[in-house]
Amino acid sequence: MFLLKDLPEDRYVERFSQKYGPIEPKRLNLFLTVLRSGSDLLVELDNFLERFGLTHGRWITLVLLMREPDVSARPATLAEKQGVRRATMTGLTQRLEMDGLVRRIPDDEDGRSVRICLTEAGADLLQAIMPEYYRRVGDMTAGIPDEQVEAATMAINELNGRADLLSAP
Amino acid sequence: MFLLKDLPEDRYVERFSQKYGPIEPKRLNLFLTVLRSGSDLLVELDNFLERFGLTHGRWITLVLLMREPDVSARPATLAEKQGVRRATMTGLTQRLEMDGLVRRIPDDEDGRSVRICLTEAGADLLQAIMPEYYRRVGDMTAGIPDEQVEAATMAINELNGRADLLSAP
DNA sequence: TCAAGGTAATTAGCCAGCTAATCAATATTC
DNA sequence: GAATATTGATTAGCTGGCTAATTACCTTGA
Repeated sequence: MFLLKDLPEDRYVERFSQKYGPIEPKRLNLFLTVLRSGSDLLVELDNFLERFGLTHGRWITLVLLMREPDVSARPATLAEKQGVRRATMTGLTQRLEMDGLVRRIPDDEDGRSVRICLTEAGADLLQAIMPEYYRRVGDMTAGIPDEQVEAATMAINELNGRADLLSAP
Repeated sequence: MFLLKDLPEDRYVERFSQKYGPIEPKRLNLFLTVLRSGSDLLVELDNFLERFGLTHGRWITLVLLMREPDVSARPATLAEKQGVRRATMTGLTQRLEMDGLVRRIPDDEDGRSVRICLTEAGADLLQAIMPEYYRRVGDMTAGIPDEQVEAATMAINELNGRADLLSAP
């Protein structure tokens, strides 16, 4: 969760810029805008999913399973795709199983592993969520002009592609 | 933290779209891109700040104090500006005080309250961080064309302005 | 062939948000 | 001016990520 309601005013950045070197307020502002909006939207997404008894982490796990041809996968694969640790996936799938949304069955190809299968109930829940989700995202994005959609996606991807520069040695 | 490495492929969204109604993959993609990049950038920001013994929450508190004319503020104000609960701010300022970066002195205008003051050490730490931070954000954003910076900021703000539609009743 | 190292899942415990409940001080209203 | 409501900070306990360590199983190469 990001944490800054009021982004710095340009004149504030200008002052710093004079002290420390050239920084364009508009670019700093874009960076902060992505941080804050990402955080805000995530909170809203969680609020939306809460009605269905899910968090976005639990939801994405179900979505990933749904994308599989046989609606099942191994924890390590899911963790990789979802961008969480395997330890985290252990907890996620355990709780999803308790809620009857997935089933965990021993993997006969690899004795260390397990197959996570989407249950009927899990699939039904997704069927209930997805149309509503798409509709809402559609509504949210409806006011953005087409060119801006393209430009914004490109800009953010460019930014994200260099994200490692932020913490590079 | 958002959690989805691979955004859905357009053809996948198309399939859903046919089932459930019109959803433009490019717009869904923008939404997901903001979520994911916000999350990724936040992780990188935390990695960067870790070297200085800070998290982004601790850092923003210091920044907010620095912005005040008298480099001090009350916890409730800081919490408000930072977008966290007051209970969270209690913990943040307590730990910042332990590290000698702020001082908490009783407020003589309001007996319930406290003034959080940036210490010399806190100010020094910020002075060490900010130039580096601006430089890195500058580098990260350098490759984005000017028009895209503008367009992206507008688009994201438009999206964020409607964020409440996601969880509206 | 079997010892050594690698990989899968798990457990235990950390962290920094959160909410709910509490206590103290201030403001408001009758 | 006493009763009530509000506001500020705090505490306790929840959550869902995380890392590190453990256990079980697989794979490889001398």
